[in-house]
Amino acid sequence: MLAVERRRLIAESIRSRGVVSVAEMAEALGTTEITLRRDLRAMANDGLLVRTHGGAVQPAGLGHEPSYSEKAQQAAAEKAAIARLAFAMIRPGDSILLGPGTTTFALARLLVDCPELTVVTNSLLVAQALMGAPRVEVILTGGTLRRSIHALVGPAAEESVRALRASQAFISGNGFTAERGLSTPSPLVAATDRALAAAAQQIIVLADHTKIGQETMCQTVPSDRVSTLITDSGADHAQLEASRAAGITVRIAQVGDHAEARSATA
Amino acid sequence: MLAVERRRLIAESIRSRGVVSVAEMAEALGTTEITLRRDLRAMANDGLLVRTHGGAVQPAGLGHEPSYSEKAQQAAAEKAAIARLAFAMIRPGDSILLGPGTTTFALARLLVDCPELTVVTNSLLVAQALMGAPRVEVILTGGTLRRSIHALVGPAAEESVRALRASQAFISGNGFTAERGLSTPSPLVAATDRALAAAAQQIIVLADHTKIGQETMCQTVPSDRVSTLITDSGADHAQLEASRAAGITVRIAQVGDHAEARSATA
DNA sequence: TCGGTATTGCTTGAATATGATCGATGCGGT
DNA sequence: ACCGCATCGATCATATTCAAGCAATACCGA
Repeated sequence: MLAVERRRLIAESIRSRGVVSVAEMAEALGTTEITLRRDLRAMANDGLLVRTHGGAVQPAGLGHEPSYSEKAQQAAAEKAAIARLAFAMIRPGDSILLGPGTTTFALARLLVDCPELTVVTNSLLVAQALMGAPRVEVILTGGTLRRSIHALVGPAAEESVRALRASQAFISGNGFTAERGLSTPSPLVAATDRALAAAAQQIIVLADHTKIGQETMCQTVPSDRVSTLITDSGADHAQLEASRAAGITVRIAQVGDHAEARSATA
Repeated sequence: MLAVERRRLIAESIRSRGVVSVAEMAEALGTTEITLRRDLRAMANDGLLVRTHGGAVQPAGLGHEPSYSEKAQQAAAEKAAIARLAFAMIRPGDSILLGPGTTTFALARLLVDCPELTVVTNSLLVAQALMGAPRVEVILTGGTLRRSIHALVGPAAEESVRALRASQAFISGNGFTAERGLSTPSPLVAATDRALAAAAQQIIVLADHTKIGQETMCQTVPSDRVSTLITDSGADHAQLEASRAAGITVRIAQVGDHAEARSATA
């Protein structure tokens, strides 16, 4: 049994069933678990699968579409920690803007007990999260439904925020660098994000470490408009330093205090 | 059984049924309740579900409010039948308006397989239902979230439909009489319904028999603007005759024929 | 044949997951 | 309001899994 042969069978098995178990696979291939583990480690290194305890699963994005709820799992603990820091910046009586994204969604979930608050958003998920917050006034922008991010975009969305002013806008995106600021892959989404940003005095960017240093196609908010960047401790230090040098307040969320969050998604 | 496998099954179960029970799930997965509880706690931490005593439920954002869905079960079969009749009036390529309400929601669910359609709505439930309809373009009005009906109301909502024109508007309400037309208890909701009605050439009222003959505070659409009334066979005949006399096309939905009516709305 | 390299298997100590028990807390019924 | 019951959380004990280091074997070229 050659190594390549073994790995081909592993790949095949994982593609057809989604998961493989170390013990099961070792039995099937007539080899030991040690070898299997080594194979899995190598393949995980190549991005062909992701290790879990006792086996491995298909990497998100290969088998089936990375559904929104699955994507929400990535770095969930970090996002929750970031949301908690953002939450601390909000005062009762404020009017705030919330953009689309899983991190702003996490923030919205923290707002349910907040008294006297007005939230403007183009994210259906945020609106849903605040459905159970009777003391929070929720205003949705209009617009065309963009399914991939559960949000409203397009000219109608931009028009509907034009008449609004808010103290703070909490915005996320797909990438953030000190040079180019916040960016996102879609021009439509970017235009809407820009409109949200234009309606706020302060812009707070929520971006977990996986986004720091990434650049995507469309700039939404330039660095000099960003007031505060909230990220987590895994972020690239050079980028954070450069951001600070550009006059951005950088805040680092610590995951620690909420214990077992990681286990599910690591 | 790998941990990831288990959690995927839990997520799947909660997505399909809305709730899971600890004991039941432990039995089904062949594991103990302790482990299930740990899984649920971790998943709740990631926002994939919300813990309750004895189990867990879908997080706000994927399912629907229990209170609302309870109400939706009243006369569910009739509403589904009404929705089917309304569905038959829609042609591919149309642009239609859908107001809030459980009946229009039932109609929205029928539209998921409809090709080439543009739907304008102020109902979050309708938007949610059409999330899985990639060929339907969904435009939400803006506005303030009104939790009791899961819809957007207020001046912003009215403003955002002012620039739009649609061939048909499907509108529901709390009461309908031949004399006063459609009515609803809330002035805010009424104003928004009026705005929707004003943007359509044809107005189709969807009202199950419990609403026929009822009058509530605010008139939304006068009888002479109503083109078609779709109701079910339990409706008061005198009212229907008077409506016909007023020039309204009255259509009666028959419950029996479609076996799957119930399952669609459950 | 010999030496070198790669692959494989085993062992050990640590990390993780799972299961069991017990006291505490919540819920529902009367 | 009370009590009984199910559920929950915490702690400990056990089993599984993991990673790293070491030894053995197979393979390969000189």
